[in-house]
Amino acid sequence: MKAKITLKDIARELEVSISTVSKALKNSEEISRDTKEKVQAFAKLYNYKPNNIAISLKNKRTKNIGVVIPDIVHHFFTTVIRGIEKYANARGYNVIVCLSEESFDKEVINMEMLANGSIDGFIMSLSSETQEKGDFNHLKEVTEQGIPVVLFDRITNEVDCDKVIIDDELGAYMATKKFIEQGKKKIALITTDDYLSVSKARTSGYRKALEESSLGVDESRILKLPSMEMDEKRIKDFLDSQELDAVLCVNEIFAVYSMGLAQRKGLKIPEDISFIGFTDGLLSKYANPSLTVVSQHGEKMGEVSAKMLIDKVESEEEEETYQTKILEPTLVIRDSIFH
Amino acid sequence: MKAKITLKDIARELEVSISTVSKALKNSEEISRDTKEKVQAFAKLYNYKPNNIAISLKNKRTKNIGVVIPDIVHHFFTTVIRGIEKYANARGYNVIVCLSEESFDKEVINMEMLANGSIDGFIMSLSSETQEKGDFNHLKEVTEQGIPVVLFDRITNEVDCDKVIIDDELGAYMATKKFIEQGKKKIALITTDDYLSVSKARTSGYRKALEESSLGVDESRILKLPSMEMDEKRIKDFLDSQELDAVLCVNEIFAVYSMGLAQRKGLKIPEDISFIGFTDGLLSKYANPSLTVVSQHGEKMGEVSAKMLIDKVESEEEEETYQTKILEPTLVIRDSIFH
DNA sequence: AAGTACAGCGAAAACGGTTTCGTGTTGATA
DNA sequence: TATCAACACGAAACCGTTTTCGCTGTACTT
Repeated sequence: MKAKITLKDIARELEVSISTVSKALKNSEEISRDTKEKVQAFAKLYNYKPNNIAISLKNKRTKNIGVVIPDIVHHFFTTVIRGIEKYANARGYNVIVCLSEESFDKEVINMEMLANGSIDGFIMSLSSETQEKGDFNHLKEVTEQGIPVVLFDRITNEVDCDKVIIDDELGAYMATKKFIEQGKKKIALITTDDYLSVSKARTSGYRKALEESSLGVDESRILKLPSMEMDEKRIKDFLDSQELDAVLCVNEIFAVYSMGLAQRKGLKIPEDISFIGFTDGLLSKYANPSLTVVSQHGEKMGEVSAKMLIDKVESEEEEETYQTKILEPTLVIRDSIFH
Repeated sequence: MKAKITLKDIARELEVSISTVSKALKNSEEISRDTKEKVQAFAKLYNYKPNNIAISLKNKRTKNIGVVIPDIVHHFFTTVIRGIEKYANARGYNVIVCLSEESFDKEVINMEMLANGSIDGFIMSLSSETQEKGDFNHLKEVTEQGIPVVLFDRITNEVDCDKVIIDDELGAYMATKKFIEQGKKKIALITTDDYLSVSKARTSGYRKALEESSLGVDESRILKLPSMEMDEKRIKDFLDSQELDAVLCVNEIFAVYSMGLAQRKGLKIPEDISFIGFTDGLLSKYANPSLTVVSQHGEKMGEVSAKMLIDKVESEEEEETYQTKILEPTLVIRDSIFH
């Protein structure tokens, strides 16, 4: 086991000072050609690599980004992480992932763990419990300490920071309008309670499209589940309780599950009933029939978030100006609707 | 913006030395009741939290784990991360995730980035390129430096370290046997080239089950794709080229896609043709029909890996003894086969 | 009165770097 | 010959902790 070599080791071996070694390795003008060559050769030979921790302590920069998300098994968050990771890595940053598992307490604990020097900034999507509680003090504390935060997807307006979202209202509006254009009359919405910022916006887009049409909103056609967790019984009861010819769901799991129920009842998709979901995941692509979705462009969202964060981290000025980027959703047409 | 407070700040305010503050906060016997109370009260008031980086530098322990995996969008890896994250967090560790994207170079670069002090140990699954090349020097270097490594799922025997796998051969054997028991005769396998350790083992289990039966292996019923990437054309051509009554696939995507093709040909599942895949993801659960799979217990695998790694990191002894844990796969029976 | 014990605290080194600010040597210049 | 700039390097501070060791003062012992 050959331990890591340090500047001190090189200095001792070559009988020069630590400062000289440090400068030589950085190709400083101050050091003679001769010495530089000697030091660099030695460093290469022993595979010297500076200790990141020491550099972090000195620079007060860790080159780590903290990502705190509710869940990692949902395809959307996975793609966001991938986007963040790719972009961050290209700029020399590492990504520390923490899962809040939709719990307020875990979100707080995770942030506290990371906020004491481990990271240069946060990229987060709020846990449902946090959005429900409306308590954002942990975020405020962090921003007050000067640690930059970028909120994506599940955001709040009560915290001053950069934000990245897709236009969820528009997405739902587009989807609902598509149904209407295709002659669907009884259009349902399976969503979650309004405390989730995204669900609220999507519900609003759904309403808007219906209100603009001659159809109007029928409240009994809206199912609000308490969370994004699958609740097979409630969805089944809801779909069994009435006749529908189109269903919009706030995620792909609800949609694919609903399609299965419809098929078991002998309904033809999309003729008898059409479906559109949110999130363009594997499930949508490989479902049978494949599911039309409102794509949230998770990877793009991750990239944009990472760019905003790193730009802020590396900017010298302490401008307290925050922006909210709104990405456009797109409808990915597949076999669960006419086309 | 109130910046973080340090020991030095407290010392200055309270007119004591830094050492005294440090000790007082740790409730050292050395410090008088009075002073301790004063210091602790002050620290609490100003919400003092020790700087992780400084502590890392001092202790040569970061409480960070580096996880390097080929991909994050595959359900299996996602669940493993979740298992790692949960367990590691409970023991006070953070998880730094890096994606190799199946590239040897990225794997090397990521490891190098992390190996210079950022982490206490690695949990990894090899990229396909690494397994194909058979070059494991980056792993060897790291272990030689005394950094513990745990390899999971995609492993190699050329590196001395702890390993966690499921019994892939057994999993494929169980699945194939199930087909045979259900009277299937023409059983195909869709897999990848043997350089992927898991595919090799699975192919071997498939062969074993067939050889044990009266059926025997028909090489034309084995499709070896170059990677885990979806190749719709080759799968379609393969399935179109012959008559089959059962298909085992090394992942759920291949299986679900294949089911779709069969259905479009008018075949009934599972009567005319049955399917089993690997990986118990959302896709399997919500596919139509739902897919029977060999579950790899990703979350468990993550937990076990994290436990092995952290135990090693925290153990004092430098015992160079490594173990390989083999988890049992289980067959999750769903509608794509008889039951 | 001298010695001892101990409580309570601070100085300083250490972790591994970076960076500022000298300082001694050399050769050229006036 | 005295002056000076340039060159090449080292000492030391610093980032924020922890920890060892030594010092001071008080109280107690004999």
